[in-house]
Amino acid sequence: MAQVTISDAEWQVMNLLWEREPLAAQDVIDAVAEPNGWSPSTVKTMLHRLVKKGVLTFDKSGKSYVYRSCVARTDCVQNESQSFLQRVFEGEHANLVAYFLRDTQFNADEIAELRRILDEQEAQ
Amino acid sequence: MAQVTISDAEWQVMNLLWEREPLAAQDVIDAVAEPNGWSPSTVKTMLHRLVKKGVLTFDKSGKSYVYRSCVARTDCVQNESQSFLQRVFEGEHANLVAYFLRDTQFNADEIAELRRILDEQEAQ
DNA sequence: TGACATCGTTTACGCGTGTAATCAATACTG
DNA sequence: CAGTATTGATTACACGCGTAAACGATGTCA
Repeated sequence: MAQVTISDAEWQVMNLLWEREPLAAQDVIDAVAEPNGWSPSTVKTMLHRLVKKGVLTFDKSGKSYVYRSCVARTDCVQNESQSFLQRVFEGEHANLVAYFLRDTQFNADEIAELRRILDEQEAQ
Repeated sequence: MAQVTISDAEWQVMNLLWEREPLAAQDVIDAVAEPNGWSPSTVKTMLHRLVKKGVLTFDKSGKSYVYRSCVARTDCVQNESQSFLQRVFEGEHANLVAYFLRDTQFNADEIAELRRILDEQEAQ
């Protein structure tokens, strides 16, 4: 609940962990360093900061650590989304959704799913 | 096209200007200082930085300046949205839209409008 | 057990940002 | 014309972040 701020680069790391945790530092490095052009040190720094922020914990496993998230992804998504909504769309949900709906070509399944959600909405 | 970065606080100022430009510094101050708890100096600093970034221009009008945006709001919305989409939803449009659809209660008009957009999508 | 490798910790540094005071130029007023 | 007020420019400072090297502790292999 600590309303921490996860930076741009840190989201990369967190997204990975939320999907595949727990992971050793080396696994994280292997997964994110290359594609982002980060040195291993850089990744270590991020892990460290994320622990300090209280977003990650670790268990000692032999010589190395195994990291695990300790905040829910949904909470962070919530924060970030709220902030984005306010900043860019001035709190106008409908505008935001309209924007993204127009922004991409969805496939039939996706459209069906989105319709379904709208139906639910309406049912309220 | 300069792909500038507009900070959180700066968006406040830009949103105002995009809606009501051109505006004198004082007008901007009057509009955003109070609600954000910013001192006039703070707002001036932001205007200055925005000019430096090439997002704003100004015309001299007597003793004071009149500011005007010189990048399209849509471009900035585009950048910011893209970055948010990647960071938080890892590029998954459908997930993003689904999230925001579930996040709020839309009214009947909004739902109708969103349905309409979906229909258009499908028509492609 | 000693040397080497491994892995986490500390330190570093420049830049952007939030926040704002102070300085300087210019215009208005008496 | 001089003093005052207004308004923009300059300077300031701490903190977060991207980026990474250096350091230290610990475990492993010979």
